[in-house]
Amino acid sequence: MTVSVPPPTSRDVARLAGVSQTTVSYALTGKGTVSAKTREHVLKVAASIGYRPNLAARSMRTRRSGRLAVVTGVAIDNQIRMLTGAGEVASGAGYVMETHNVEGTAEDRTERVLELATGGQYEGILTFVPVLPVALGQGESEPPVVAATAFDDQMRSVGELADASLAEVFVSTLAAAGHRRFIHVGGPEQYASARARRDVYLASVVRLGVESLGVLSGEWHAETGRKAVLSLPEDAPPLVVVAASDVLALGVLRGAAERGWSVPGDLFVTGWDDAEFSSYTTPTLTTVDVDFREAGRRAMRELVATLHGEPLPEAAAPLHRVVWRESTGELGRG
Amino acid sequence: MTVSVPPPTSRDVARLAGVSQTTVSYALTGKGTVSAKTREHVLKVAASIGYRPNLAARSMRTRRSGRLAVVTGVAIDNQIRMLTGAGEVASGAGYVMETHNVEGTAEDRTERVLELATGGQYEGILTFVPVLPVALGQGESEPPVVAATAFDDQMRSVGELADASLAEVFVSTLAAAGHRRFIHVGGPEQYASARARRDVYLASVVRLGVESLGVLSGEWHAETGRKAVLSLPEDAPPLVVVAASDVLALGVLRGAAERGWSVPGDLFVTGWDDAEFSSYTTPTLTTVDVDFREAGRRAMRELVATLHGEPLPEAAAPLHRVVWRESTGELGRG
DNA sequence: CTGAAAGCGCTTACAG
DNA sequence: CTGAAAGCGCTTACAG
Repeated sequence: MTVSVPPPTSRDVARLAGVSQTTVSYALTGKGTVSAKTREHVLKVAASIGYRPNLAARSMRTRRSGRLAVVTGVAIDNQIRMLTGAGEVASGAGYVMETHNVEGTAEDRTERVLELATGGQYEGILTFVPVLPVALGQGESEPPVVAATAFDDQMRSVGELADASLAEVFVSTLAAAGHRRFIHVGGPEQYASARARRDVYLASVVRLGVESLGVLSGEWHAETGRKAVLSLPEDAPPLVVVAASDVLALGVLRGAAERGWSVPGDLFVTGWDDAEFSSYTTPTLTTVDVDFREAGRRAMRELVATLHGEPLPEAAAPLHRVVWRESTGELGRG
Repeated sequence: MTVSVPPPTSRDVARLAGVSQTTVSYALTGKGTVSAKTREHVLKVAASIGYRPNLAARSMRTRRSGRLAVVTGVAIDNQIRMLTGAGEVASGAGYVMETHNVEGTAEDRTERVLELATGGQYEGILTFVPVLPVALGQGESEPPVVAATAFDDQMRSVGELADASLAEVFVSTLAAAGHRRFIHVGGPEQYASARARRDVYLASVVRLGVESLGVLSGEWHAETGRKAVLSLPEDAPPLVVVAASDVLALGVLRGAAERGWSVPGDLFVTGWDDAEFSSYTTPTLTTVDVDFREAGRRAMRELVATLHGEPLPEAAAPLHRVVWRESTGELGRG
């Protein structure tokens, strides 16, 4: 083991430069008044010993750290996209954003957020995961904690991100094109997004008076979609399969291939998410693009607005958009 | 705007409890000696006003924060997997891990790492992106900065993760099964991983004396694979396509479908990465599984070992593994 | 068992 | 233009 030497402090710089700590601080921060000559000398000495200010000490004194924390859960693709958007806004506003991944119960997460809020190192906190009300400043807390709850206890999408109204567009457009038989392949019951897509599907088939073979649900895994198709009766086609995700839809395509059913033709398939692979499968997948990145931007804008004492920005464009591709045939395209 | 009230300090607790700040500290940290009665009283008062210690102040005094920083680039899937592995090891060792995403030049990144290292809030720093040597403690620095450079300037895999030796297994196994004509669909030249896979491919076809139609490279996008297939002469099949990634291979499958070529049969395809979709395309994709998560674990183990003054752990199992699937036909399976 | 005092590394009125 | 001193919120020898 080598001996570890403590990093130099502003006091060290002062001693070596033959000036006071005050002067060092003034020279370095550009505040106060220092003669050009003194400042230059101090800067040179500081550089020569590799001095760098201890940010924790500085922020303890100034109560400004320029750092914001984002709390989220296990890193999955959707959350990454939100983080990217949040990061854009944070650095645009001059802040450094740090990410904390938390796990455990609501109590664990709340504890962690409180720790961050009172730890004295962040100017604001944005949480993507739900926490108990005690962690949410009632507007008077310092620093502010903004909850942009995009994911629930189990990191499942909730809120606007779980909006499923576009499922109705799939059903009504395809019904208008003459399709008469539908089925839904859904995600796990516990997911707000899975329930919402299923509910909108069910309401739509009833409203439009088309036949529904029902709902087949399972894990968010391609195997669920594949198994669903394999379980269909031989005379099921022609059939529209409204899947709750692109991964599920991918499994549906696979199941269709295994049964020798053509898509489009025997089956017509829709997904959800606009995954990277969805524009290159054969056939390409009709889906819904969900703008998680924009959702992240909006959340961070809210935190920054709170910090600046500005009014909260209004949400603008919708986060969802239908993308028509080959898996639903020509109808609805263009 | 509501008035923001500063959070209570240990001094506030002391005043309210009618004891000294010292006693508050002892009661809260469990250090020192306090009578059970006093401690209970202090704890009650602290809880009643919602007191929480300022962690920045504490760590400034104790020089222990229990926090580790990981520096990485734009969050992409591979890095997420490494972060997951690193996080497992960090919390297993009792640390809180925070993530910093940095962008910009080597100088920018180095600056950021130095800031983190000297900022006084982390006990150790692990960087997945390359930084200038000045940021890497020469063993005597405090806190330690460990470089587990998994990605280069442009967030491209390097080092062990860019190992491509298994590309040889694809070529030799398929050659042994009677295949005589090959082609490589590669990623961008600037990527160490793309160059490595291409080089191993080229060396393998020469060594085995099979025909190679050459190398077609482009962006890491499915379109590159699709275009490559569309550009082939009509009499190219039967042909083995060794693609440098699953996304590229997906494009190859798409291109084959557009030309009416069967896979396997006319084309035999291999990918790289074992993407989520690769086991559900038609045909499923033969590929290489790369264990980014384990790479993250190893990197964090190195940092923790450094902190504890323990010898660095030896790397064990290889990070790469071939997965044979339908796209290469029956040969090589099982 | 308890408390007064010093100090972690900074910044910032306030004097000179 | 420069410096001595106080203080941000904690912890920890050291006395009592």
